Amino acid sequence: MLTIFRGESTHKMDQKGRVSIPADYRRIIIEENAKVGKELDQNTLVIVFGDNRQSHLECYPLTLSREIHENIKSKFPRGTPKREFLDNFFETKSIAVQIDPNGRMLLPQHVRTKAELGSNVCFAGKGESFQMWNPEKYSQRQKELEAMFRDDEVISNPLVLLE
Amino acid sequence: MLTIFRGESTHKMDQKGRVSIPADYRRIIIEENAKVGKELDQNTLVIVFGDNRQSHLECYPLTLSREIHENIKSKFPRGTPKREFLDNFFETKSIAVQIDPNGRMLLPQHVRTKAELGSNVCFAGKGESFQMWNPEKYSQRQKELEAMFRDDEVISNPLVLLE
DNA sequence: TTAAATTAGTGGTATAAAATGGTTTGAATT
DNA sequence: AATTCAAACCATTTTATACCACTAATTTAA
Repeated sequence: MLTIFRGESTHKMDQKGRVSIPADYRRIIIEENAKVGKELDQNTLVIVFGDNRQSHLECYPLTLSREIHENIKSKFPRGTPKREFLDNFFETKSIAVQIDPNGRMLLPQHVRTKAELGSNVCFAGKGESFQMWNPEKYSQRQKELEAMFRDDEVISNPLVLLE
Repeated sequence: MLTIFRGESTHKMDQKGRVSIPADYRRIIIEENAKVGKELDQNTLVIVFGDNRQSHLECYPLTLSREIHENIKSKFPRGTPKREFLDNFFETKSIAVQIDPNGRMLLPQHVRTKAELGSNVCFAGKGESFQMWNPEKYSQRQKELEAMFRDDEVISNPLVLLE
């Protein structure tokens, strides 16, 4: 079974902010949440919209959000600025949403505005998480990456990594 | 037993995007996936379609995709541009597909478009991976290679490599 | 060495699931 | 009471999956 978020696709978002979650992403979310038992809602994912430097949405299953919080708690004592920053980033600047019976999620207006999402949303699988982008912003970022690593060795031979 | 992808062949692709996987490639994929046990689907292969510089598809068993991810994770820290580039290349710009009961795979439309695949697809074995090409693009690339290494010593005596 | 059996490659159809649009209901808010 | 927003429900189109069938090539067995 596929356990990592992979691939890229574009989905429609309607005026109410409903977007279909790619079917394979949906399965991963539910599967991951199911691993820790039934005490949490298996249909929940967390969306980090972040601060001004971030123009996309970072999304992951509820389980991963728990792991992140455990890490923050154990590594950064309460009261330190770093702890405040992290709590702010991962808790304040995020929301939890449900997968509805049609496989969609509902994005609140302020999140749509923050990520500049209109009638089309780009999904990009990133392994443990996936991202949602405004299509223009997305292709812009792709171009940047392409330019930065124009002559990277993996382009001509992807498996060079294995050496 | 043959454990490396070898040889070249051409197969038909129908309007739905179904292509037969060469039988010997099929066997290698299943065999490789079986090595790591049953926790992953033995019929799965990963296809990297890459960015604009790449016109073919790079394909390998799921096991190899895992090795690649382990390498990326251990060598390139999260948050670095290089890491983003690699995650983007191997996870975002790839898909996982299944071998169906007839030995075929189904290529989604966007991947077919990206690789400019029509009714014929060229397969080329590359050892640990194999590639899928638009036939014209393939022979074009072959000519380029031929021109670049027109007088290479291995042409007159392949086994010179062993010295 | 020929006939039978199997496997490979290909095409079609039927079914199921995914994506998406619309309407209605219900709860909370003003 | 009217308005807003979320939730539930329903319907349609598209796409993916499952199933079945045929032909050609190859292998196996008589």
